[in-house]
Amino acid sequence: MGAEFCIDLLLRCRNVFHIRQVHANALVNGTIQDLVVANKLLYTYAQHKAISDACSLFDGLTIRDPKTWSVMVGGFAKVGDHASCYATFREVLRCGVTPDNYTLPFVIRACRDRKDLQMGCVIHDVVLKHGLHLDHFVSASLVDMYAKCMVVEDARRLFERMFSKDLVTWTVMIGAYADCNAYESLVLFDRMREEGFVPDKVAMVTVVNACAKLGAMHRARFVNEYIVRNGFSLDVILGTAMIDMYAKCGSVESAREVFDRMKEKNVISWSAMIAAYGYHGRGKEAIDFFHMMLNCAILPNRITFVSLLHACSHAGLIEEGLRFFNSMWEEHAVRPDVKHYTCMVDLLGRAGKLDEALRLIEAMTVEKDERLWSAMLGACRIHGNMELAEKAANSLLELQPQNPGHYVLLSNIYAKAGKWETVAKFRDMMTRRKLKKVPGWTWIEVDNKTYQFSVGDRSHPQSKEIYEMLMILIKKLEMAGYVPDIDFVLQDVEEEVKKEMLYTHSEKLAIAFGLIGIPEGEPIRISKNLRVCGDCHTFSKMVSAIMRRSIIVRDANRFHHFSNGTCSCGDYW
DNA sequence: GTAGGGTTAG
Repeated sequence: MGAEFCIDLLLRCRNVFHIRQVHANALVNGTIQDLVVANKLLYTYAQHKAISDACSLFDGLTIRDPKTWSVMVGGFAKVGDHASCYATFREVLRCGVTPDNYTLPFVIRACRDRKDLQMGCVIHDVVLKHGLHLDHFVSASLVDMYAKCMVVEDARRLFERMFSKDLVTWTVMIGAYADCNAYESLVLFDRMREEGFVPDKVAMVTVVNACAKLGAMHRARFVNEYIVRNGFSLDVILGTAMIDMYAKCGSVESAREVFDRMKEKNVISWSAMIAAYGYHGRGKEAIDFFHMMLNCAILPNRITFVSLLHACSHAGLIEEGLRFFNSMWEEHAVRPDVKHYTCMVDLLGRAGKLDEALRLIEAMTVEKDERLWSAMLGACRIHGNMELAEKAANSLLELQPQNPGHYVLLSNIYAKAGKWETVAKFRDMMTRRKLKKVPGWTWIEVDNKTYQFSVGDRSHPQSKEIYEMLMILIKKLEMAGYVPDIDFVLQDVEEEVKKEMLYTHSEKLAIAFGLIGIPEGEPIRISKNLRVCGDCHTFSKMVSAIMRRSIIVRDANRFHHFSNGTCSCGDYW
């Protein structure tokens, strides 16, 4: 068997068994001595994720060239064995082999998958040292790595410096902004098309995802039209992304339409739809959907259960939630992890069953994280249980002493209880630890335009009218006998605390924006960024009562529909 | 032989 014939056979291998046969023949007739053959064998093993076969072949090789090394580095990255990927790359450097433009993207991909920015920067130095930053694939991988490590501006700088951008790099950059800022990803999508790039399906999925993250319904409809007009078929990934987009933009009906149109559906599509009902407080429908899914012989996974439990929690379906939680391991072989416990703490906590929630936390054997304690703290806040709030808060600060958000939340809880000395203590602690809360920001869609703003913002051309309207609104609220919590809090606090508390005004601003240009009968739609400090719920309820307008608030992926002072989403606060 | 896509907990 000659080398050429051997390579031809490898090209036609359909499984690991076939590759092993070719490998055995190559050993018998000595073709394995040909490095081209050995490399091709290694590569084929790696393609089939047969990394242990690749390893034993690699270990037995007496000669290796740069390609041999790159295939191994890539093979480890492909199967997610990042430690071996790093180790092999270090070996490359140690042996004095010059890393090439094939090897580097693999190592950079490993850094990306581990979100290992530190290692990513080290590799970037290696890239520069060897002058490989001009290589298209290397630089595209670096952009992606920086983006996924959440240092988007670094990714952007690199992206802007690239000589030739292609569809892939544009897509990476659009996706990068989808995770952090907001409208920039859609701006980039427009710019990409202006520069003559025709988006493919992967690019469209990325844009759909960006609309979902932004909750931008106007853009969502546009993107949907674009997809239809350009004849993109609704495969399982694009379809699922669109379900999620419509759900997060506030229309569970449109999400369901997409779901019904999809020919192929898998556990991810079903879970996305269950989550969609959950955000919207439609717990019963989420449960019905879960049963439909089981009837279609689709096996639920961890995420399905997170979505389902969240749906129960959000709709106050306590019995059902407990039943699903208890059945997940016994009936569906899905072991509860910290996320499922967090849902349960939220479910029990909101219902006032704080002791039960605490017992659950104490009994759990999986590692506790800050979001679990945040759920507990949130429940304590609703029910005014200071004793348990302190316990939750201490665990929270122990886990994340550097997170300014926790200090702010805590001082707000103490402020509400009138414990000003403790408020001051936490403020001092923040100052001493040099922690500063990043101001929150909010956005809103009015008449198909999007406005983004933060506290004290005067960038809007109608800013003067908005502030006037805001004052009228506050006066109306006062006259109607409503005193927003924040104003009560502001009475006796120090200047610095007052400043922090004023973040909540962004919510008032959102409402003021909403009052301009929305036709009668149309709901006022507010998307609220997760990081905005404060609670928009009380305020929205009051405004909807006074203005006799319905309001939809999106708050951390939950939707709250208010009408005449009542929150109809089923959530109870 | 190298790069980009979907679901989840406060």
